[in-house]
Amino acid sequence: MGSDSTKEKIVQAAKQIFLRKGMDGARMQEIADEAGINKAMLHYYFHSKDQLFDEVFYGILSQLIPGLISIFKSDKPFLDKIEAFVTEYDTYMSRNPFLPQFVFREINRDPDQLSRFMSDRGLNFELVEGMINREVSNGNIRPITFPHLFANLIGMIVMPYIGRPLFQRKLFKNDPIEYDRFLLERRSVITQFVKQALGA
Amino acid sequence: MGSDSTKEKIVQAAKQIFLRKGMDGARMQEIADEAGINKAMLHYYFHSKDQLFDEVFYGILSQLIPGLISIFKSDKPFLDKIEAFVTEYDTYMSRNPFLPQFVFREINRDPDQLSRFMSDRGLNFELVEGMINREVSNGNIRPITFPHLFANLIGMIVMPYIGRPLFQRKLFKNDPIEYDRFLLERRSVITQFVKQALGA
DNA sequence: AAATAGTTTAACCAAATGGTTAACTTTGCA
DNA sequence: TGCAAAGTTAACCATTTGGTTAAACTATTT
Repeated sequence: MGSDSTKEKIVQAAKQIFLRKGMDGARMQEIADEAGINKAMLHYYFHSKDQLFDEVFYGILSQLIPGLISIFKSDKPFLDKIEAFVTEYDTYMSRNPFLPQFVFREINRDPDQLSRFMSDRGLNFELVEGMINREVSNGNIRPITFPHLFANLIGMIVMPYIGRPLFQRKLFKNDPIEYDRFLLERRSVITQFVKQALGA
Repeated sequence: MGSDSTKEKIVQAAKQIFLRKGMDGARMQEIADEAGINKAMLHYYFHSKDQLFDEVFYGILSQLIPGLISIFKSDKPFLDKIEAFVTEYDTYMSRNPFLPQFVFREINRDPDQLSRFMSDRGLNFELVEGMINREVSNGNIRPITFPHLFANLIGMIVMPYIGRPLFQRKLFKNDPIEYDRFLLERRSVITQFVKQALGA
């Protein structure tokens, strides 16, 4: 049975195409071509485009989110956790450069489904939120609420990936090597930036 | 001649739909419905979907970008410029909440065109870049390159808009009023965050 | 008022798209 | 070996989509 292999080929191909074009922009034929199979096979293994998409999308999230949350469950000092978070997230992005744009696009397309997915898996932020509030009341970091710190962090990490096509052209003379160097630099730049902002 | 009014109705309707759904997700019929006119009128005033899209997209950018750059041409102290930039940008976003997601989606769809558009209009960052380098060499702010500071700023400003559907649900119990309050807070939070990070 | 140019509409079209069908091939196993 | 199930394919289908057309309507000009 080539079944397992074919199904896997489909998932991989769908990942490529969906990541680059999003749900709306992707074509089933394109996915089939990328996988090197007949289009009917897509519907043999997955009922519909929607189901295939969900499989891919939530497969990616299931892989990404738990790793990020687990960082905050370690017993490192708080600022080291931030450093680990930045590095881990950024490493993942560098291997999946289209992911942020993809995730945010779909966040806006069907937010309820995503929200439900996270709730179902017990993925919430209360643990991290409490941790930050404690750091603030202990006077270890300057006052800031969790949503603000979270938005700041994610924003800084994600922006150079989402904006890459423009940033690379306008700020790095469209030199991809220079831009990759820039991306790598950001791990320490962001960490330093946050540490200083939090007065640590 | 209802011409001018009809054309304007089309542009406004197209703006709404394109902002929410992007180029791929938008339907010409939907735009016609939103404008309350016959679909053929879209092609009467604009040759194609692509041309209509470009008109809308670059109309928005033409309005947004110059205002942002002019802030840095004023003679305020540098950190006040940052504050003004954050406030101005954020005010614009609050009036056009779908804009960031939209812009970044299209940045990825056709980067060359956007890059050319900016070049044609002389919209480049050299002025601001020089300004920041000068601040650093004068020792007024901690060392940081322009691309890093730019990515940090834009990321922090834009993130809560791009991620709103999820953030509001997961961090604010899906209460839109609380989220709007959060968005407003961010202007000062970001400004403070940056000032402290830059050691000012 | 007649001719003309600009505006609007309903009906239509070809291409693309997600999805189905029925026949054919391969595989696992009694 | 033979047969049932799984896997695969080409051809097909209904709907959607961007776009066109020709006729009708409206305003302007003379």
